[in-house]
This record gives sequence, C-alpha cells and structure tokens, in this order.
Amino acid sequence: MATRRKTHQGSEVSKQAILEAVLSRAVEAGYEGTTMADVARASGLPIGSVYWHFQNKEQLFVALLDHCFEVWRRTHASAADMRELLRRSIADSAAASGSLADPAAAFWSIGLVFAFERRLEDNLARQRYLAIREEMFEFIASRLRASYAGVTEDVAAELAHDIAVMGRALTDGFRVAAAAGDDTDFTRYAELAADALESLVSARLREHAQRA
Amino acid sequence: MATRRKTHQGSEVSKQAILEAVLSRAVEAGYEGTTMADVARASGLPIGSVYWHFQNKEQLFVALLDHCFEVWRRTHASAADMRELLRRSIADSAAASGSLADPAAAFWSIGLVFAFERRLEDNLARQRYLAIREEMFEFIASRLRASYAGVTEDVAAELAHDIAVMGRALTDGFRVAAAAGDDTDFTRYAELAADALESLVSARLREHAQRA
DNA sequence: GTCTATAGAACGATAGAC
DNA sequence: GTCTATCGTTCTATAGAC
Repeated sequence: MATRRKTHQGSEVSKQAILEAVLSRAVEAGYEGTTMADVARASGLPIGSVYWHFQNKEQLFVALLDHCFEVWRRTHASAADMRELLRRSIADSAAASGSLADPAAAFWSIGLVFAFERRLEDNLARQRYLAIREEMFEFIASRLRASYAGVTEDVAAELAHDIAVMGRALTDGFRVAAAAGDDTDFTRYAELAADALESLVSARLREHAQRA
Repeated sequence: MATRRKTHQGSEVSKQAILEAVLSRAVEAGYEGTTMADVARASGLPIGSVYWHFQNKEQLFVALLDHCFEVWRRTHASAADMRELLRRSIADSAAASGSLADPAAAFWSIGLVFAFERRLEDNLARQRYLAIREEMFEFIASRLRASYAGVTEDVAAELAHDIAVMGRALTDGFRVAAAAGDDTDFTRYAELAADALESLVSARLREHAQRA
C-alpha cells in the first residue's frame, strides 16, 4: 500500500490538504481574491486535482464553510454564559487580525465579505454563509433564553432575541475593526460589551418584575 | 454656447455624471464588482471619457470617497447628542439595505468591503477609506468628550474613546446585518444601542464621582 | 473632450494523456 | 487520481480618429 509522495495518496488526504489550502488563502484574500491557482499551489497539488475533488470554486467554499461551522460549534458549545460567549467571539476578531494563529476563527471575518458582495447573490457559498449565520443566531438566542429566570417565556424569548441581535452586531463590528486594522484592545472591549448587554438585561428584567 | 447633448458638455457636468454613476454602481456591487464599463454605461458616456476625467479605477473611487465624506460631514455636524448620532448612523444602515433612497449613506456599507479585502492593501482607495474612517472616529470622540461634565479631562477623554469604539462597532455591526439581509428593526435597535451606551457612561461617571 | 477598437493580463474551467 | 496545456471570458487600460 506504499504510495509515492503527492501522487495517488488517499483521496481523503488530498481533499483535506485542499481544504486547508483554501482556508489559508481565504483568510488572506477573501473569496474573490482567492484564485483556484492559488489554492492548487498552496495544497501542493495541480489545479486539475482541485477540480477533481470539488465541482467548482463555489462548491469548494461551501465545503470550507461547513468545515468551519463544525469547528465553531465545537468550541462554542461549552461556553458558560453570555459574557463568556462575547469574550470568545470578540477574541476571535483579534485572532483574525493577527491571522494565522486560528484560521477557523479568522474565517468568520472573511465570511463577512459574502454579506457585502451583492454581486454574489446567486452564489451558493454566499447562501450557505447566510444560512449558517442564521443557525448561529438561533444557537445563541436559545442559550440566552434558557438563562433568564423569573419571567414569562414570552418575555424571555423577546429579551434573548434582542440581546442576540445586539451581541451579533457587536461581534461583527469588532470583526470590522480588526479587518480595518483599528488599534483596539479586544479583550478590554469584550468586557465592556458584556457590561453594556448585562445592563440591558437587568433593566428589562427589573421592568417586568415591577409589573408582577 | 449651445452644446449638443452628451458631446462636449462642460467638463464639470460630465465629471459629476461619472461620480453619480460610480456611486450607484458601487452601492449595488462594491469595488471589485463595479467595472469601468458599468460606470461608463450608467453615466451615459463612453469609457474613454471616464479615463479622461479620472486617472484610473483607484482614483475614481478616491474621488467618490471624498465626495461621500463631505456629505457625511454635513449631515452629522448638526447631530445633537450621542443618541441622535446613533439614530442617524444606524438608520443609514437600514437605508443601505433598501439601497437607492440615500446613496451617500448606503456608500458606507460598501466602504466596509475595503476593510476586508486585504488583497487591496496597496490600493489607494482602500487607504483613503481607512484615513476617513479615522477622521470620523476623531470627529465623534471629540464631540462626546465635550459632553461629559463634572469629571477631569483625562477621564472624559478615555470615556469618550471607549464610547466611540463601542458606537463604531455597533454601527458597523448593523451595517453588516443590513448587508446580510437580517430581518431587523433598525430604528428599535438604535434606541437599544443608545440605552446600552448610556448605561456605560453613567456607570463610569458614577464610579469617578464616588472617588472625588 | 468624445468615442471606438483593441491590447494585455488574470481567472475559471475543461480536455485528455498518464 | 494526478498533471499539463489551453480555451473562453472578463476586465483594466490605452491608442488614436474625430
């Protein structure tokens, strides 16, 4: 079963090498900036092999998005509370500017390009990004909902939705700051963001406690 | 002085038509998605004229950025306080998704693409965007600083900086939400964002009042 | 200043030998 | 499954007539 280096290695090995290559390139250059020739070069395989393993550029990025979402789900499933979630999300923004340390985290900054490029409206990778964005939102909102005690389900659901919207805006905003190269201490502002959201939560809970 | 339509009209008239054309295209398709042929078609002039008035695509976008910044400065110079600033900025995000109503506002969502496309590192338009982003930040921070009474200058400066960072993250984040097509009531969340930042301000001011 | 034609480069994708 | 050569398209930019 001995195989020569780079030729006829297991299919899965090559596929994985290509996924790693496209991640490293996408982090540097985004979707449009990543060329299939780049990916081939970074993977050590010829461009023909890339097209043998993946139908086209769109499908290659769809596969990459799915892979990154898996990583995200694993690392965020164990987050204890809102503050911890914000800490991790905003720290990921910092990782995105430093770049290579945690490519799977840095990827989500690249994903934002999909949000802006309306030219990619029919692009399957863009649609997958938006679908995953929605799934992440529901994931966060349902966790928050479960953490509000002493109010009706309706109130908890609306509050969780509001806080999830605000939290998403903040983390996306700090990703923009990282991409723009703003000189920002993300660790510090993660705490400030958590302070701000916590004060919204307690104000809302207080408000409904008075009515009861 | 009668001139035939579209031929040899005043230089300024054509230049302005081209700027309007590139704005309308950039709002739809971003930087890379806007082609010089698109701009020419939208302006009603041939592509040769576009290159006669502007050196190249980069310089065309530099001129567009400067023009939009002028509009922004005019419309935000009169903003009364932080809540009003957030209202306008986040309402602009909504305008960006609806698109054509206020192109000068919608433009800033397009500008965010420059933040993400690192491939454009040496691009003069990207550098201009980042410079203007910095100027806007200082503009906001200095206005906030002047609004905090009863604390030392150092404290006011640090607080203004923090709130400006948080406000920028929030508005950028809502621009992302608009671009991603998230179903969001921007008017409502502008108020919530203002509530959150105001609670940060009063907490900080209270903290320093106790020490004095 | 306006307009057409085209050069020149980059990219996605395919064909077909091995 | 791997690899090379190449096709077809798209886009920026220029040349040069008017």
